[in-house]
Formats: sequence, C-alpha cells, structure tokens
Amino acid sequence: MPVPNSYIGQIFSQLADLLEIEGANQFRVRAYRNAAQIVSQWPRSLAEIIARGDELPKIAGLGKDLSGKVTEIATTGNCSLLQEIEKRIPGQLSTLLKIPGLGPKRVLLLRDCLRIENLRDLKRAAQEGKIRELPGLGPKIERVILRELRKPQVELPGSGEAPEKRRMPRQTAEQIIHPLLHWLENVLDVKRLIVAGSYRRGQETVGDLDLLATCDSPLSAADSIMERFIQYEEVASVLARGRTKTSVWLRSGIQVDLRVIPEESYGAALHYFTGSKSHNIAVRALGVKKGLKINEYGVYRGSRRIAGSTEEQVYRAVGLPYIEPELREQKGEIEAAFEDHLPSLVTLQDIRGDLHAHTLATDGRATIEELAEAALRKGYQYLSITDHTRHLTVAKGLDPGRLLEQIRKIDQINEKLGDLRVLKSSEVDILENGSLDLPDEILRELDITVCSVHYKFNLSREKQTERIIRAMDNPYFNILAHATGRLIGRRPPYEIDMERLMLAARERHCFFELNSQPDRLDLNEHHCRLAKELGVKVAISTDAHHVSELEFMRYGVTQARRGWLEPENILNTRSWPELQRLLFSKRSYSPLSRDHPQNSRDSLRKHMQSGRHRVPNSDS
DNA sequence: GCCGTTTTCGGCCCGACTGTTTTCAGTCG
Repeated sequence: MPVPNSYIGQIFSQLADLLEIEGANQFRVRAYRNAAQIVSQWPRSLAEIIARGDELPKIAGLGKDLSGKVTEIATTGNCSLLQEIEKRIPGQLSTLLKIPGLGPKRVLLLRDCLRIENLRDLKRAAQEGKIRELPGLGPKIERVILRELRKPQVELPGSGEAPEKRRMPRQTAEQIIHPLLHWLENVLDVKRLIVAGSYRRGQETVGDLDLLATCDSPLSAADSIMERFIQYEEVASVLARGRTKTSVWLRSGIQVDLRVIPEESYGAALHYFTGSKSHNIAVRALGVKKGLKINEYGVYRGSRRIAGSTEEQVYRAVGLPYIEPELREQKGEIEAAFEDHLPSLVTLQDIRGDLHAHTLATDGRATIEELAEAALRKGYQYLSITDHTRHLTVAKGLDPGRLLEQIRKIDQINEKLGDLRVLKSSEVDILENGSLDLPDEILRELDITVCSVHYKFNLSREKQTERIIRAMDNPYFNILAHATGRLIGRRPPYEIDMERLMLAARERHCFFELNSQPDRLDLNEHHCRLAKELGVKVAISTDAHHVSELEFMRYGVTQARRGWLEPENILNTRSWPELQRLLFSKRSYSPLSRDHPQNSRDSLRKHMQSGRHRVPNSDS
C-alpha cells in the first residue's frame, strides 16, 4: 500500500514546525510548510508514481532537495532528516504550537527553562504557576494555556497528536454569517460590508470568517462598528479589540475577524483579506520586483499610493489580469494569468438543468410536479428524476415495476409542461460485484442514469475501483454519482483510485457527478482539476431531496470553479439535444447497446413477459 | 529550501494586536 500524499505532507509539516522551533532560516521553514500543503493536495498519488518507476512531475515549490525527500518518504516510509532532528528535540514539542499564543520562540523557551516537551508537561507547569515566571510570559498566557488544555480536542492521550480545528460546511457558515451581517448593517458611515477570506474563495468548509467593512477616511465609523460588533448577542468572547481589527469567538464555535478600512483602500483590502496567504505572498513578491509595496491599504511606489480602490487595479499594478477568488490558492493561477491562460470559470447562469433529484417515491420530500415547476422557475431546460433503486431498501428504492410506473407518469407530465423536459432517470445502486441494481431492459428505457455506491464502503482500493469500472462497462451507465461517498466532517471517502476511474470513464464515455449537497461536495476541487486534465466531463447536480435543495446548485458551481472548470467541461451547461448526443456516444460505443443492430429493441417486453413485472402499456 | 518578467546568488510580504514591557518581541493571519 503506497503512502498517501497526506502522510508525506504531514512529515513536511512536522519538519517545518521542528525547524522553526530550532530557529532555522525562516525561508527554509516556509519552503517545508509550502511543500506540505502542495503535496497533501496533489491530486495524484506521488508514491504510486515513484513505485511505477516514473519521474515525479515538476511541481513548483518542490525543488531537487524536497523532491528527493518525497522519494525517500514514499519508498522507506521514513525521513532521515526528521529522525536526525528528533535526536536533538522531541517531536512532540510541535504539538505545543497548537496552543494560541505559543509560537516557536516560546516553545523553545519552555523547553529550555522548564523541560516541557509535550502538552502534559505544559499543563503541569501551568497548574504549578511556573509559566508566568518566564521572561516575556505572564499570568495571562498561563490562563490561556490552561483554558485551551481543558478543551477536550486538545487534551489528547500521550499528547502526541495535533488537535483538529473545527471547520463547518458553507451552508452552516451562511446561517451564522447572515444574521451577523444584518446586525452590522446600517451602522452610520459604513459604506460596504463583505465576507472575504476562504469563504469568498469558495472553500468547501469554513474555519473562521473574515469580515471587511469600509468607511470614509479617516475611519469615521471604525469605533461605532467595532462597538456594535462586540455587542452582538452571539459573541461568546472578544479575542482582540483594536481600532481597525477586532476578533471575536461566537457561541457557535467560530472565530470572526472584522477589519475596518478606508473606502479608497477597498480593492487592496479585499484582495488582501481574501487571500489565500500564499497567493498574496506571490502577488506581493511580483510587486517587490516592480519596486512596489502592496499592503491592505493600497499599492505604493515609495510613499506614493498608485492603486488600490479595486482588485483589478492591484492585479494590473503587477502586470496581471484579474484573478477570480476561487483560483487564488497559488496553484498555478499566477502562471496561467501571465500566459493569458486563466480559465473562464463556469457560473450559475451557465447551468441548463439538474441531473439528480429524488421524489416522494423514495427518500425525497417532493413530487415530480413540484420539482419540475421549481426547475422551470429556475429557467432550466431539463430535470432528471433519479429515485433510488431497490437495493437501497432504507430509501424505499424502486423495483423495475415501480420505476416503469414512474416513467409513464413522467411521460404524462412532459406532455403538459412545455419548456421543461423531465428526464426519465434513476440513481442506480452499484452492487458489490459491479453489476447495476436494474436489468438492462429497464435501464434502456431511461434517458440517463446516475449510478452510485451506497454500501460496502470498506472494500480495498483495488476492489472498490474494479467494482466501479465493472459497473461502467454497462452500456447504460452514464454518470458516477458522489464518487468517494464522503460526508464532510462525518464520513471519510472510501478508497478508490480516482485517476484510474477517470481514465476508465473517459474510455467508456461515462461522466462524473459533482454532488452539490453542502456536506458532500463530492468531487473535491482536486478531483475536478483532474477530470478537466483527463478530459472527463462533470455533471454538477444537486441530489435534491426537497424543492429548496435545487438551490444547492450554487455550492456545486462554486466547487467546480475552485476546480478550474469551465462551461465546456460541464455536462449540464449543454442543451438537451447536445447532452443527448453525448449520452448517445456511450450507447453507440457499447457492443451491448440496443443501438447496435444485433440487439433487439423488444427485449424489454420479453423481460417483462417473463412474469416478474407488469408489462407497460406501450413502448415509452 | 526555492527560484529566475533584475536568473545560478541573493533575495524571499506585510501589518495589527497582545502581553509584558516601557519600546518591542512574539504571534497571527
């Protein structure tokens, strides 16, 4: 089993922490931290590439030395540099960095003066009042340490593991942010109020919220908005209170930072507080090369401010076109901007229909008509009704007979609807042996199929991948739904070889779904980029179980944008005739298809007449 | 340790806030 990229990333992150504590060159530390992020998020398994004997791809940020360490970790599971450093300082020292207020200097001080090597030692020293006696530290930091160590996620047995910072789905964050924005609106002299940070970049989960307010210079409204902010009833504690920046902790467990900036600095501030940090560093470095200084107040040549009221101005100052927030992760967007190869990202307006929705017939809470009317109101051209199949008994999955009834009903609805076409479809279970949960005779009656894994998540990577590829061999398999099965924060993805699956899908004219449910967002952004690179088209679908969930499309579109996807890469940006042509390429590809002359069109009738199902009234 | 729109060495983003100080180091984003 090759080591996952995340494991290599963790070692780099650990190296960065320990080197920083040792007082190593800060740029060397940054290189390791940067590499940790790059490697963890790299869409393909680096260990597999090495195991195959292939060359590692050229990755910006991984030079000769770090590439060598990737190879070492991938082949041996260990890193000699880490072992060497751990002879000098204990590895667990890095866990102390997770305590707010403790950075490398103080951690080293704690070790040198009090022999503190882990969280347990730290707790004992704090309880005995020894921390406050150290130079530069005092009773306040001691209280913070004890408070943090009382939190269950920090106090870990053996104190060896880093605590996970809590992150929430965007939908949850929206429920927190909207009332807060409402509370802050209408403060006199506040011109604009906007959520920046990772939320604006469209990250799938939100760890903290960055609010930006502008007012006329010189910060006429700063005091009143800060005061209003800390009076918000959901504020549990005020972490920092300054003239231009205030941070609070909300009862919901999320940190919110509010920055107040002069209106003229809006663009520079929005750019700065949108991040990401590494993107900002790269943009500022470009500025430095041009003799410019870029901060949240503007772009400066010497002491003269030359730009900053819009983000476009900031980018123009360093010779770049505007870069969309979702791309600002320092993952090639600046290089693409230089080469004029930035993607024209898909937007909500590009979407022509939804290809995954459930009704009352199974586990949905809406009728076909209700969903269809809502889709029509959204201006869609088509909507797929994709109820579950019989294997998913907990969702009252449809057997062939009930599905045929639904097909007839959809035909009747389509006669009445006019501009919207309801597609006859199904979310077909992929069984353990890779077969589909409906006979081909039924599947061929559908306009489109969405196929998914709902059980046996714990198969080996090899078996799970084989299972899905076998399913794709079926001539009626169109879209692989929620490919990894993850539920954000609740269930990890099951093991699959995503690249192999995508290559198999391409060969078989199949597609991948980007499921827009806010706790799924499955594919993730890296999978989206991989799909684009491999030429596999993606359907952005809501998997709606209620009319209101058709609105989840926006989460899917945001995720797709983070994955650099353009309208061309998306299945449901196409009109129904265009989509039909793409689907037809699958059936005409397959030797088992009814569209091949040797396959009789009336085999459905034969199947139904075998006695297991009622025969439909007519060929639908 | 990385990298080249000053290219193989020399530079690498920038400011706010806190706590412990009495002018600033450390931390954070």
